[in-house]
Amino acid sequence: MSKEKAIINLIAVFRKYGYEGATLSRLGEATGLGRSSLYHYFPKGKEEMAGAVLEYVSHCFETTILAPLRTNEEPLQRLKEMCEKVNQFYGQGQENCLLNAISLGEGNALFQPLIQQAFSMWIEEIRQVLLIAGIEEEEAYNRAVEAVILIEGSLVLVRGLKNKEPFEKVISNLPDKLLKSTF
Amino acid sequence: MSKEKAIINLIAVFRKYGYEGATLSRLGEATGLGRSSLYHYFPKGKEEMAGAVLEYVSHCFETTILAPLRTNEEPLQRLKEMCEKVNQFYGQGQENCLLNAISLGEGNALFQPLIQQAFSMWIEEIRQVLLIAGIEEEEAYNRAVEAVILIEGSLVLVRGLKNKEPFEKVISNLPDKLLKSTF
DNA sequence: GTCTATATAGGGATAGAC
DNA sequence: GTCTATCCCTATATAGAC
Repeated sequence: MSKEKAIINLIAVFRKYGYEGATLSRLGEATGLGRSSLYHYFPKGKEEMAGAVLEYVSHCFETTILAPLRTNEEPLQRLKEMCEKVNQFYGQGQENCLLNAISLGEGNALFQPLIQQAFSMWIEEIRQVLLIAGIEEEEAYNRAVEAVILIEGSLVLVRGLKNKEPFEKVISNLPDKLLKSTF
Repeated sequence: MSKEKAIINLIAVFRKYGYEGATLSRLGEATGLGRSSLYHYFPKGKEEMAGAVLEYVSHCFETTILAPLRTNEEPLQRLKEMCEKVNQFYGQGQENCLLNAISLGEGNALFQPLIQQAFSMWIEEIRQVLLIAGIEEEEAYNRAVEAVILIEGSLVLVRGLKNKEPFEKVISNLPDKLLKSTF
């Protein structure tokens, strides 16, 4: 098994259990690897695994969710494309956000800079599209922040309510909502 | 120390670390109690502690955040009151949401019904106020859900960005936003 | 790369003295 | 109610054989 495949399998564990709940047993089970193999790929152990997972997810995010925001399409089209990718990325709302999960407890102290960067980039890329759409500076920033808030919040609620509806609604309304006229 | 005081001290640990990260060491440290004392109050151990914490927080929620929604004030006034209490409850955005933290990993399987009930009640109470304000059935529900989404999402973002602003903005805009005319 | 074995620490939990 | 002592298990991590 390649390191990349291992990382992909690790993601699900950190997403579901957070940093402290992601035990080596669970990580081994998810990858099908024994401890020795895990330590072969990640000599510094669990912390390195979490770091690799965060880095990998940030990269995925960049190339699948943020990339559509930088095309030459119309702003509305770009946002729709992003939402479709977000929908896939979070399994139609059924998968937790890794950044939320890993920013609890110890994980926060260890990875806050990476988490902050990921959120900041996401906000910034949305903001750029809104500026292109002719939305005024401050309003564009506020709306970009709200977009991320809505996605994160709806994922929390989906988990709490055991009901995908909040996420589905957020995703389907988001593009129009972000671009609607101020008046 | 009374059991209630113990519970209050336990809350912070589950909030910050989630269920799996809340070790007996941390729980003991936060309360100033040794293991024996913790087991004296909570014979079934950690699971009972988490359950007691959830129950206590739900009760607090009920009496401090939801109660203002059932007064005889104007709807706008009730929502403003709720937001003020929410602001206190989450330490101006600096404290995680217990429901979010505890619904990760094992905690989800153990406490999902309690978590679901807490979110449902919150949504329902906001919905009732919006109905009184003359907002139409479906729209009232959607807005109530969005209110909770915005609060939860902004708390996630505050933690990720190390910046209270998203929460502060959500709280200050929420009452007007919930009541604004559909046209 | 993966296995077995092992080291050390900390986890949750219990018993009995006071 | 709190303390000390102790139980067993799991956690993370390492070493060396293959």
